[in-house]
Amino acid sequence: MAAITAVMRTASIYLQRADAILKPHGLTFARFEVLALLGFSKRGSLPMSQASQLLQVHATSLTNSVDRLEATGLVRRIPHPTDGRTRLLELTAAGQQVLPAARGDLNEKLFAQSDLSGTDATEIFEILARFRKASGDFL
Amino acid sequence: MAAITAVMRTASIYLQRADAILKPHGLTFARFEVLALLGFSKRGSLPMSQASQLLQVHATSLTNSVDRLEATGLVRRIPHPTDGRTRLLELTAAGQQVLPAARGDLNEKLFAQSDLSGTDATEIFEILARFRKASGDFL
DNA sequence: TCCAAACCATAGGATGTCCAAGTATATTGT
DNA sequence: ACAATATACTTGGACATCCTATGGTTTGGA
Repeated sequence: MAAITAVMRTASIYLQRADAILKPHGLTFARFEVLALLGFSKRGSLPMSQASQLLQVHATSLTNSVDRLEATGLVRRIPHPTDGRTRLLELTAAGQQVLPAARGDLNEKLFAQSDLSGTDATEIFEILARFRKASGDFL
Repeated sequence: MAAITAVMRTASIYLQRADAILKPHGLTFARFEVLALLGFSKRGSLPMSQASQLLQVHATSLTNSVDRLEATGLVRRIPHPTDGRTRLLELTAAGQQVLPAARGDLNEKLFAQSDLSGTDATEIFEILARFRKASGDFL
């Protein structure tokens, strides 16, 4: 139980730090994750449904994030060529510019001040990866 | 970075499970934490400010939780005997009844299905405790 | 003494997350 | 081909969290 509480508090601390670091870039962590995901995808575009699965959030949460990203001009919704239900997400030029800057800042500041030794980070990751797998994360 | 993501996802999974378990009791995890804290305190009452520090949430978040707990009759706000600024939180009879049931259910179901071995849980707790201490958690 | 600074709690606004419903489009089975 | 089912996304509502600002209350220094 103490372990569970510790995980929750730690997540909350990291989220606050990440949001603070990303604020100057006009981003929150949730929105950064969307941008980063689009940056990874080779074709540069992803259906909403696929993005929400990869990010492990509900479609409604993604709709919310994308609304804001679209309002600030970092992402664009385009129709799917063959499936009328699906919208594809795509980085705009502005999005392609903001992403590397935000990512660099986050890597440098959050990772650097993470107060976790390399072995601790590895340990944490491995234990939690086992847990997440057992819980059906990663699909 | 992967470790940080893992912590966040894990926290999210646990939070969802906890909320689901507590829902039949008319509680969320945030509100349960308030109840549990009041249950721990020997005198049975705590100032809002102290409770928010112990729970590591902003005073405004606690105000929100307490509003809902008060609306459902589980907690009561009473004036501080000597300091006019302070409100004391106190469990109602209903609150004293709900708390052990909710706690038992949570311990049984969340802890049992935690998919974490005892040694893993200990490991996680220790590593994250170091991190939290370095980050100024625990005050 | 008395006013300024500190402190407590709350209100209002922004964000993110979930669930339940609703709308539109595809797919499937008869 | 058509109706039933499934899928994709959005909308509306409930919660939680943060930040900034505000109204009371206390305290401490001039």
